[in-house]
Amino acid sequence: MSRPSSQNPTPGELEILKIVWDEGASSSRDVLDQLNRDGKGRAYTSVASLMNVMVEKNLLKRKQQGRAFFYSAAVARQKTLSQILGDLVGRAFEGSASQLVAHLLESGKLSTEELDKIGIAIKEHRKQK
Amino acid sequence: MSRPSSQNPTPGELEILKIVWDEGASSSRDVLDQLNRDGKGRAYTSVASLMNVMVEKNLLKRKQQGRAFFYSAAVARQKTLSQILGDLVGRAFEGSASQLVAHLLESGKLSTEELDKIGIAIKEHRKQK
DNA sequence: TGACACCTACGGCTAAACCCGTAGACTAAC
DNA sequence: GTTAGTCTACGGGTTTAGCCGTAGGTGTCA
Repeated sequence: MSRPSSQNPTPGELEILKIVWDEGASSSRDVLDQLNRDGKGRAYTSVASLMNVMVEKNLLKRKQQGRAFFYSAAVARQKTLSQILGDLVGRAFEGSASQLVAHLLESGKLSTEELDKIGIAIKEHRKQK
Repeated sequence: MSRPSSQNPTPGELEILKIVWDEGASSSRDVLDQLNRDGKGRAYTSVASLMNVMVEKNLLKRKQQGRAFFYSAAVARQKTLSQILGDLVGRAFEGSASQLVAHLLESGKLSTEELDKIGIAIKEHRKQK
């Protein structure tokens, strides 16, 4: 038997999604430039072919615009991220989000600023309930 | 060029790690039984060979005990989980743990009980500082 | 009209992640 | 002793992820 395909975007796909979420509709050239600005040295065709795979997977939509295709996200940022998160919670933390947060706290890698922000986020969320 | 190997345990590897973390030193038979108890229907040799790969990757250690090998974890649970978490924070949340928590809250999938637990965990953590 | 740049389509390549089966050795039980 | 069971070692098979190159079309500019 073979490996089943993952529901979630792969790391490489997520990188591209983040760019089109931030920048809106982009050509593969745009995405390549953005990636290379971040220090990765990919070839044009690598990015273009990955993006076409993503169209087939319904992660991106594309429209011809002049000579080139312009790609935009076919999945919402919020939904995608919480899907990834949910997957991790299920796989690694027995489905318990509080366990995940506890690990985050105990990892000792959080700045006090980050801790404050987390506290505020929770307080805000409580209010809305 | 090829895909670089991931630093973190794969989903399949994590499943096995969780078992040996919980159960301590186990034979591949033990692990198989545990997996199948959870509803997966793997073959003995699938598990055994995956576990041997994990020894090569230094995720597990093994000792002969009678006729069979007994495997135990070569990596700490806490460390591994926060590594996985850190990877996700970096890849998906711009390195901001508070952003991750915010997404968790907004996903709307948390029970009030979970929310309470998170609040308590944070309060506890604050005290220790 | 060339020279050049850019785009897409297509296919190839490596390695990882899984999944297993078979062979051979050994043990325990009848 | 023979049979049945269990274990390891080894290798094979499939799919996915990720990386590219080449071919061929088209536009631009001197």
